[in-house]
Amino acid sequence: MQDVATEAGVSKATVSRVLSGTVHVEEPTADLVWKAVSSLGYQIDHVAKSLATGATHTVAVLVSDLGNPFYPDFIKGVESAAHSAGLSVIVCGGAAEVSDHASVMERQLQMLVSKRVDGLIVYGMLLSAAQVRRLLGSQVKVVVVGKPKRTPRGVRAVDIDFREGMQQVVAHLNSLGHRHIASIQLRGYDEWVARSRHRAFQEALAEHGLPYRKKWVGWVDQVDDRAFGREAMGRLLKRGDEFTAVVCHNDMMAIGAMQAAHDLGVRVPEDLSVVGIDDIFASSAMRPRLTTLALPRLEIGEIALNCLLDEGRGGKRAVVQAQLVARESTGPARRRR
Amino acid sequence: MQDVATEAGVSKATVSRVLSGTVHVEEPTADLVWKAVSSLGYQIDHVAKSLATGATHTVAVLVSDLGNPFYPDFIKGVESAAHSAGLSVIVCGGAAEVSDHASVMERQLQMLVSKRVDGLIVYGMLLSAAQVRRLLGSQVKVVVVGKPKRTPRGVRAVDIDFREGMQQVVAHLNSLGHRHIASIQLRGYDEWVARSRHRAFQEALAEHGLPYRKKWVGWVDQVDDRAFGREAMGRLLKRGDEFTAVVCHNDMMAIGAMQAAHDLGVRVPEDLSVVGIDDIFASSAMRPRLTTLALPRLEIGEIALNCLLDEGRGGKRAVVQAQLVARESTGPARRRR
DNA sequence: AGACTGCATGAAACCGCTATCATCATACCA
DNA sequence: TGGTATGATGATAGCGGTTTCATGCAGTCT
Repeated sequence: MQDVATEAGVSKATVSRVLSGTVHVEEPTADLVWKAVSSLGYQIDHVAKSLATGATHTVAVLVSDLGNPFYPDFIKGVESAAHSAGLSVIVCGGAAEVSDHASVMERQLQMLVSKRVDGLIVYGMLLSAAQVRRLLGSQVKVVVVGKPKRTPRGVRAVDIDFREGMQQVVAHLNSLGHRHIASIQLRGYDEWVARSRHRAFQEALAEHGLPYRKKWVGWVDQVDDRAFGREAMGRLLKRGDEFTAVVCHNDMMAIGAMQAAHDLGVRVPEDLSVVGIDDIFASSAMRPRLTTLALPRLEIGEIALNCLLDEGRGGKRAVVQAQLVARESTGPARRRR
Repeated sequence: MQDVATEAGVSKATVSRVLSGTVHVEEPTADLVWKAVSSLGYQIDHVAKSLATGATHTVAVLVSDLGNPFYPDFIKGVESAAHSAGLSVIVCGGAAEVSDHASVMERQLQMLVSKRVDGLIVYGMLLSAAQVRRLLGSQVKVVVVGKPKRTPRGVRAVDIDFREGMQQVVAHLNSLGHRHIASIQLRGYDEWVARSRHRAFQEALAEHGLPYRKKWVGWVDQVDDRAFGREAMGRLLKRGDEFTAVVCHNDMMAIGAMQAAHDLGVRVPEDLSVVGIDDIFASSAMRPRLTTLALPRLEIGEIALNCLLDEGRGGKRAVVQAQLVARESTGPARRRR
């Protein structure tokens, strides 16, 4: 920068002012600077700039597993919004398959804080309350996506309206004659995400006057790998209870469930209707095409980033709607066995 | 850091030495420092550290489109290797759908260089030769993945052995009686990636004494969206040429191709065998399950990152093998129409 | 015992930029 | 015309680390 200043015959400070555009600089002077910049091929050093200003123009996004196609789409949304705002995105794919993911998460978090990221977007509640508090103390802005209830003060949030969405799902199933609806639910790990879907499902059943039975829920411990959905569905099916439809925590689980059905000679949708959540791309590619509660994945990412950009002390909150996409995996109910 | 130094009764320099572990510090002194660090909850500031040392412990990975499930898996591999090495990963999803992606790419590159990333992993040749040269001049290490032939001096590369892989594909098809094999190829955009697959296909055909006909190739301009594959296949099918199998640039295209076949009442695999490349997760979830040339996606990412880590002036090169996975989308050849 | 070597530590310069404050010229006012 | 407000620019002190160089102490050799 000193070189540029010398070349242009001005001071380093003026060069800085021209480049950052924070303070007005006289036209002819600025021109001189720009010429010097381009003739020397100068590029500003963002590391130094960050040290001086405290802003890194970098945000991090934390997700549980890049292997679930939902997240890449979400990240894509974050990224495109970030790039238009001139930010870079650090991706942390979590450590879903690692045994002590808590400590891995903690290490990553420390790294991000000490790298001074401007903001953090977390899908689900991968962080403990204490971690969130620490972050807020270190002036890292935090956006949580998909968290059901109240977030700690100062945290921004993007909610997904599963209540409304599940209404659509259950209404759809109900109109097809399904009265006994099973589900595949997540437990442990990322409980907040799990519960919001689970509760919305229960409420939707209740509002339609349909029964919720504990023996009709198949539990999975891991949500981003369809093998778990397959197992859970297999157990449910073998127990032989008389449900005619199943709604799954997400599409990965639903795909696993359809595999299990196939394995056991249960036809979809003739014998069993299956619905998922997310509308990942595979859902419309498979046969039968999966009926699912579609989430605007890219949009959620964009909204999350814009939440981060919003000035103010945080506490902002946006809500996005889900939309049922009825395809071939759901059909008229029929008594099984 | 000054606080820690005061608390421990030593100088800032000593604290730095203890924390970075570069120089030996006497046991008792070091203990004092560690105690002070933990009692004050001190965390080092990586921005300042980077300014001083020149290393950011951050790498960037450039891909054309996060919407193609191949890339997230690849990135996941990069990431897991990066995290074990204590690095962060900045993801740039490219701008496949943007009209002037060249200028977008250029801007992103400038940003990355001026953020002083330690290294850059590029899938395919998204960069121009000039850009690569500039990067090498700015001491950013570069790894290119999937590039066929010679890379500029100093660039590290991970190659995928498509020649061997395509041999497997064509041998498989040949053994099923297919003699007339069409293909869906990519043109423009990322030409190097396109050509390596295209050429390997041609060579494999030649070695089996099978004909390569220009009218049997369906061209696509965009490779990460199955709609393109669907269109290309549609054109090929409507032209009614007598091929009995088609090998596609990647699985996304193959999935599109299968849709086109379905639309036109062409049965897979009875009337037409379809094979893809990549083995993305959807390929094994759909019906019929897609026969494909599987790439070790995570492994490729890990290898790419380790290439970056290798000391030396670059020019390293690793080769990974592809493996045919025969599933249901290929079957015995049968004369069509 | 005195000179020399080696090693742990402290002091200060420096990485490249921003931001504060001082300076100076110009414009405006009475 | 002198005094003051205004606005552009220059000089310089940080931002929070690392690293060079200087210092002083302990140990070794003759």
